[in-house]
Amino acid sequence: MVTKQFKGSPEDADLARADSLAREIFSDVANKWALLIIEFLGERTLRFSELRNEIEGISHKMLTQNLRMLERNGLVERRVHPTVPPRVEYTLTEPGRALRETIDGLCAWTRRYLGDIEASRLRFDA
Amino acid sequence: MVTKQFKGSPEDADLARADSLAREIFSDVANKWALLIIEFLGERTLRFSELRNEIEGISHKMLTQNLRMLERNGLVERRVHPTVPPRVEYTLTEPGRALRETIDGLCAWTRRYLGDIEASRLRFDA
DNA sequence: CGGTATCCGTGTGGATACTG
DNA sequence: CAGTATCCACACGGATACCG
Repeated sequence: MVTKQFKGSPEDADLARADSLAREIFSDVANKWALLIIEFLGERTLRFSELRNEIEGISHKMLTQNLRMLERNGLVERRVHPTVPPRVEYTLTEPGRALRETIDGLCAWTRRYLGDIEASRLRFDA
Repeated sequence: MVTKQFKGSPEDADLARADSLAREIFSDVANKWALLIIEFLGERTLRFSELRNEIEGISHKMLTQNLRMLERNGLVERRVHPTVPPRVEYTLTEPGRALRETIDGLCAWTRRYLGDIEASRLRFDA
């Protein structure tokens, strides 16, 4: 487990550090918008406005904010073309593409169990 | 893609419904606490208080709230033993265990790219 | 012990407006 | 077009208290 806890023993200090970092990354990545951005980018390169249009319901603010975060973590690459009007393109990096594969798994899971989940909800709500 | 958008054409109505449901499930599941609960449950059966102790930093409220949500979606099973004091145990269902496998992928990804991400952050913050 | 309800601060995210 | 800043509502989540 990434998120295992390490008690105070000195030799585990760096492991504890790695763990808290892992938690941080986990929190960054395990959020709706970040996952959707990565999923939509896929193998393509998209402009800011294209992402904005494709990801239904995302606000200007959330898009920039999450893109910045993903860039900081090295999951997307941001390329600025110095033209007027400006043109900014986003592409997944290698780590980003690797992450995308696990997200694909999540999407496949959702499709696979869609019916079961809907049924379970109806049962529960009664 | 789960989250593909369907324009108004009538024959796509049910696909659009399935898609909006998929989004909903995606939002439920793509959140820090839900993912951590599922990961910690693993193959084990745990009591409420055990989960509370193992998942560092989760509040009583968040735990119940997320467990209720996961139960509603049929991802965990809740068993109540009518004793005093009460004993409530949680176990992953089959869909829950399937989901856990994709989350394992996410954890593995985090471990794999921990160093790269840390390096990227340092570069970015300068 | 586990669950629910209430209170309440704050962080998140939308809308808007302005810059390069 | 893309990004930043400001304002502000409201939903989220923590603390606390009480019930079965």
